[in-house]
Amino acid sequence: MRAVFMGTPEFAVPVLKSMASAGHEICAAVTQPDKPKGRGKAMQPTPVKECAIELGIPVFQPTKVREEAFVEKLRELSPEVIVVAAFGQILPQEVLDIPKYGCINVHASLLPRWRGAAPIQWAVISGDKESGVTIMQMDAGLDTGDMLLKEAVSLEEKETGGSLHDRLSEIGAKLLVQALEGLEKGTLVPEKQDGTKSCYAKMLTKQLGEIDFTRSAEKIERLIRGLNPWPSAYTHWNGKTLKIWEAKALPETGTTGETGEAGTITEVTKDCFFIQTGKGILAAGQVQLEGKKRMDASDFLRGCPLKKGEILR
RNA sequence: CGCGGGGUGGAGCAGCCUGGAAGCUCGUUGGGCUCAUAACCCAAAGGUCGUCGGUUCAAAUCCGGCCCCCGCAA
Repeated sequence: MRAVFMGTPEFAVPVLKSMASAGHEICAAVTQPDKPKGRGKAMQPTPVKECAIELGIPVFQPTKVREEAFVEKLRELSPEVIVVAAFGQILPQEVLDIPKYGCINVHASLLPRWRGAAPIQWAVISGDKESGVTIMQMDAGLDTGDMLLKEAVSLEEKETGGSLHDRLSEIGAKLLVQALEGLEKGTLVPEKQDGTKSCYAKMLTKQLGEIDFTRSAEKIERLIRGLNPWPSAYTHWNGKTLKIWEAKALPETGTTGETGEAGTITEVTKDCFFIQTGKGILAAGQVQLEGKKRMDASDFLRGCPLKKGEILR
């Protein structure tokens, strides 16, 4: 099928690849403009751009897709379908109307749950038992279109935002190809979303990773897993940022008052340290001090004089 | 030229400012103690101090270039 692909981050790359290898004619890849990134300030292409170039697909990077000049460009390409996967821009009705089959979106949640920008991480942070991918027919709302295909996965005990991202990305790639096939054959049955069951996944910010130790160890652990690898959860020690990449909640252990205020180091062993939370103890796994590499708590403790009774905040 | 931290035996760090025989915690190997041990005791192996060059009687330490890693910001 003649298609235009729209996507930006790593999540969208497998989708683009599987479309290409399924034999669809991808006449253009639309992605966000390059931005200065990293330590230098060097311009950085989006993952989708890099992939598209490898595949020999023309790349477009409009600042705003709704600009008339770009909309016109899309019309000229006359795609039969536009596939959108984590693109990062809202498509106006006039764009949705261009392709014969409309625009279909690969969304990393079981809609209507977790509409919005960061569905994967919020599923982990919230302790959802399952998540998945939904392919939907886009309409003017934010992730409100009719659902065409869906596949659920259950979350692992140690699931992270990163691990779920990778799994859902692959599933999305597979489902999308099925969806395109279904569109052509007309075998898909659109299903309306039950708006009363919806919720929104706010965009992730760095600040979200600031750990509040007065919350329960369980919730903190989920936050840590959900925000791994980005933007990561952190606290502070000795005036420096201390990222916590892995930690395990020990919910059966003490509550505040028994061993000290939230954030207190309750115990330091040879290869682990334990932190008091509002409910339960949190056992440190992988950590990373500002300027250093990430390392296991055991390695961290070998060179760092972290002591029982100190407080992380 | 965005700001900043760092590259020292296998791991994590100290030492650098105030040049002068490489240290700490742990790991590894051998031995000992013990009913036993991931605990304790004794011993050993293992390092071009990122790299190239400069200053000096002497450089991990001072000066300059380069490579690599990381935090912030974007």
